[in-house]
Amino acid sequence: MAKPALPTLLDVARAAGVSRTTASNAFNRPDQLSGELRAKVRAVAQAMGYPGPHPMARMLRTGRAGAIGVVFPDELVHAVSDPAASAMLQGIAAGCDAAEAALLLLSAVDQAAAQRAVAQAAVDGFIIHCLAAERAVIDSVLERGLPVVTIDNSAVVDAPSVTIAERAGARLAAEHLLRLGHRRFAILALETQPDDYAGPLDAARRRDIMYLGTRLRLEGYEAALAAAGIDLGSVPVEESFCYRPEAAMAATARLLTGPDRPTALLAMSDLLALAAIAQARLLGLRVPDDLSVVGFDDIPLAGLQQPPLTTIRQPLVEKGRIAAELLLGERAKAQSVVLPTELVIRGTTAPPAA
Amino acid sequence: MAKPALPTLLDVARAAGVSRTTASNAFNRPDQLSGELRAKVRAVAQAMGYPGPHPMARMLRTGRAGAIGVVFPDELVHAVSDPAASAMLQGIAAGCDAAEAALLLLSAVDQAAAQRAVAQAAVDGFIIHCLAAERAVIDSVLERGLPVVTIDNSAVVDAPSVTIAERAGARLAAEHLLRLGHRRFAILALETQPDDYAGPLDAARRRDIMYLGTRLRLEGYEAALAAAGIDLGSVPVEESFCYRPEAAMAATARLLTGPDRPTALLAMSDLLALAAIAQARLLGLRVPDDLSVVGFDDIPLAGLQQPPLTTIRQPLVEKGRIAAELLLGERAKAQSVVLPTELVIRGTTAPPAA
DNA sequence: TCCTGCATCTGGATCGATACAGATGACATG
DNA sequence: CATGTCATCTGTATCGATCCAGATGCAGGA
Repeated sequence: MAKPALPTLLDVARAAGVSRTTASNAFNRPDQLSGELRAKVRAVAQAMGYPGPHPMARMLRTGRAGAIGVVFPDELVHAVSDPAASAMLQGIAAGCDAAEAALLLLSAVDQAAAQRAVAQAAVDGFIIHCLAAERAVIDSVLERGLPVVTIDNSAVVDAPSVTIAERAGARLAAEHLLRLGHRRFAILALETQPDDYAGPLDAARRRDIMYLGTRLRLEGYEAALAAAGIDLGSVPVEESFCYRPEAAMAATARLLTGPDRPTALLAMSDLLALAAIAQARLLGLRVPDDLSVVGFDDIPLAGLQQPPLTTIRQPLVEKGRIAAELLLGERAKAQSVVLPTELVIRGTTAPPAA
Repeated sequence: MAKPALPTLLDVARAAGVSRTTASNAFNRPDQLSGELRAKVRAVAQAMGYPGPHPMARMLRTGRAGAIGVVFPDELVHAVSDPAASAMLQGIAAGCDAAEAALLLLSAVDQAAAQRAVAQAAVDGFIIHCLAAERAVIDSVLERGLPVVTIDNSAVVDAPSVTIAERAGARLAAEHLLRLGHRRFAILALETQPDDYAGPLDAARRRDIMYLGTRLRLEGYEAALAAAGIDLGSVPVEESFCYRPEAAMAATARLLTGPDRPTALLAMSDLLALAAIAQARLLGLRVPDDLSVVGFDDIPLAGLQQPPLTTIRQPLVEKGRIAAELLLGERAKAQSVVLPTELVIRGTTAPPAA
């Protein structure tokens, strides 16, 4: 059963007794031929099993791919399982839908493979999400010479970017806890480098934080604490990742079992916060009575927890949508868009126990 | 600042003083030319800002797109935010990585747009996930004449499929609760039709359940209950969707507030189960003391809940990976693969209160 | 009658690459 | 010295469509 070669537009044209151009117009420009002829051509095409104009041929000729590529730092695995990343992806998808573009997902976990994938992608532009360390992949993207928009990563490439008020958001979180009267803090940080390290954030690691979001949130927390006269030396910082809850739980355990247990925990993401709360419970601590926790992101799950999570909201979906619109030219070009963050007070924060 | 036309392979060849073919080989077939010449050509290309072989032209010539399309029923929004769907997507991504293929996401929510997108997609094959109602989209996919694999939906198209032992899994869930001594049950069902209905599953809706998974899980539950002598007339069934927790919570409220409150709840997905547990708590019920709950899927979140969720595990990631492998021919062709389901007993089930 | 405008249809050039068969020269072999 | 082999490089045909300029026929106006 050899697969019979699919008919082409030329075959259709011949069978219908018209020119190639007319057959093409029957599919793409109804106004260029009479309704009757159009109907006839399409009927002939249908009867022959013509699958419609060949996408690759059309792309080559028109120069438009009708798709955009989204490059993620981690494995796609995490891209889709992290609610914050997936909310952003939703936004990108929404922006694409509006422009009738498809979405090509590319992961940068294996840099060599990613570079090949980027070079081969049939797209009209790229969105780069949160890459910093994967310089080679970024360069591959730039080499394509296509439009690029970055998300959460304004510094890396000279291209329009969409970011959020990271530092201001982090400040809000810390200030909220300070207002409640807390004085003993701990910080549960996101990754600083792509090396799968989990543990205390020492001076060396603190010096080169590759992920901008991590750096800015930390700065925001510490600025607020310092302004309130808290000795930063007394604030332990543990680094872990949000896609491995066990790591975050272990980090939380380290933060909560020393002497002078903190009464307030600043978590750089909601997933970290949730893992931390789970760990706190295991240690017999009540949230928020014994420990207040503030997350970051406001993922959909955050409000459904028991108790619901106090957190810093960032417009995740919006972020993706705006990036797509910037890329697809549906929005006036701006060199960069900064979206606001906002404190959402729910049930995981309270004044410290007396 | 008119965009300068990007150089082509021909330009590179001329600049390097070689033929087009040799220039092409410098990029694709290192063994076809001397190392020196290859280095020289690539250096010239680099210097000219040549972005590498044009993907669309290459695709047209080679007939390979290096990507597969995944068609989802709902908005991409749900595809990526539903942990079960995203785990499956992970699997697909893993299978693609292995074959160096990219992933094109297509949503079928607007059927006309989806048909256009399918017709235009530069892919080597399609994975259809869980489509049933969107017949027009399925037909568009089939018209492309490309390889197709379906997931969770063996009946719809004559193509290789990957499914799980839905009915057997559902039986396990019900039998587990029966063994614990429960006699008063309620069922929280997934959607039966793509009409956004939430409410009791009446006879009419029960008659045409379009989503196969929903149908089979219901059959499994009821078969086990009937076999244990439970009067199915006494088992209320509420339909809702997993991507809208409020709906599932409202449905749970209806199930739990009548007379003869059930002591055991069979939820067709983990997200439904989590929403149900949240609602039960709001009603002042303790889980598992006052109400036992069994989910379905075993999403990563399930084990991290407090208490951790008893559920039916299905190999979500595996499912996606196998589908990708079937499609990409990395696995011997089989007409269909059925994956096992398994009961995972955690903390949300217990004997009914005396 | 001739010209103009409009709707409809056609032919050739083109997008940018790869496949394939064949040319070239160096070198070893009988 | 003729021949065969090998590595290296070239030229042409081709993938399947769209673009663009022009051909055709017909109706209406001067």
